[in-house]
Amino acid sequence: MTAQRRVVAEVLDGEHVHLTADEVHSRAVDKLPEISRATVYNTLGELVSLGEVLEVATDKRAKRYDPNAHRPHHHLVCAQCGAIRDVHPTGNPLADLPDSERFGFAVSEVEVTYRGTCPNCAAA
Amino acid sequence: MTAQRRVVAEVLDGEHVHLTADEVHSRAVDKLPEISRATVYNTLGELVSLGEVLEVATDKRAKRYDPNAHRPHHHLVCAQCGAIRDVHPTGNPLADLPDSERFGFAVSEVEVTYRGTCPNCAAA
DNA sequence: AGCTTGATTTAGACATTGTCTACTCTAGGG
DNA sequence: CCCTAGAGTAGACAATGTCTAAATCAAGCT
Ligand SMILES: [Mn+2]
Ligand SMILES: [Mn+2]
Ligand SMILES: [Zn+2]
Ligand SMILES: [Zn+2]
Repeated sequence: MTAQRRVVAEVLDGEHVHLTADEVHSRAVDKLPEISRATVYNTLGELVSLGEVLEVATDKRAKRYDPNAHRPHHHLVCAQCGAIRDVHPTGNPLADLPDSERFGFAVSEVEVTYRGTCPNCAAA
Repeated sequence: MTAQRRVVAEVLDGEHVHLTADEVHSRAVDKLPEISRATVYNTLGELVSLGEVLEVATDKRAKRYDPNAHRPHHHLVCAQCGAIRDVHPTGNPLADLPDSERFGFAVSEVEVTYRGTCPNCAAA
């Protein structure tokens, strides 16, 4: 555990955290000015390999890094401002995919992304 | 309707078509060698604005362009080879998101991505 | 403490994907 | 036939991500 890894872990701590690599880097620099972009990317990659952090693709640009890897969940995204909340829908979407719609695939995972407008953006 | 736009439309014709912009460009060049990357991006952007084509983010790299914009559907993706099929699950995932999990958002849309292994990759 | 060694970090080159701008080309109206 | 507006083009630029070579560091050994 080096200072660099500790700082990345600190930046990723919390609820509803879904930062891009550059956002992680920028916040890490605030705490440890000499940390490099490459180290942030390397550390994020290691955390993903270890299963401690998830990559999510809720926007169509940069990957986002999600420390909430141990409680399965889905995402609710504001189409205006990009705010992201973790959500726990009821029901199992896997059960909603009939065999006739599986094309012979062995299906193991589902990602659900809800989109809408957050209260802030609705007020504005 | 110019030759360039016709070629982009031809490339995007068919079922289960989910090409990246560069794949569209590369196939367009086979039919019309002088077509430029910028024109492909411009045309794809226009088709998306018109609602004729959807952008999907099934992989975490490039956006994919989906001409099946008129029949709502979701996607089944092979984690090995990236093959993508259109699927039509039963049930309405919107109904599975209770009010207590909406955080005051006005939710209007859901994307569901199933992941697994396609028959080809399972055989290999 | 000083040395050795392997792992970690760093800077920056490079790659991929996407956007933008200035210029050229072309089709169609006068 | 000209003029013009829209369309297309080449290439610069931007954003995101990957890779490599060199510097640095930490840990064990003497
Ligand atoms: Mn999350
Ligand atoms: Mn599709
Ligand atoms: Zn918002
Ligand atoms: Zn496959």
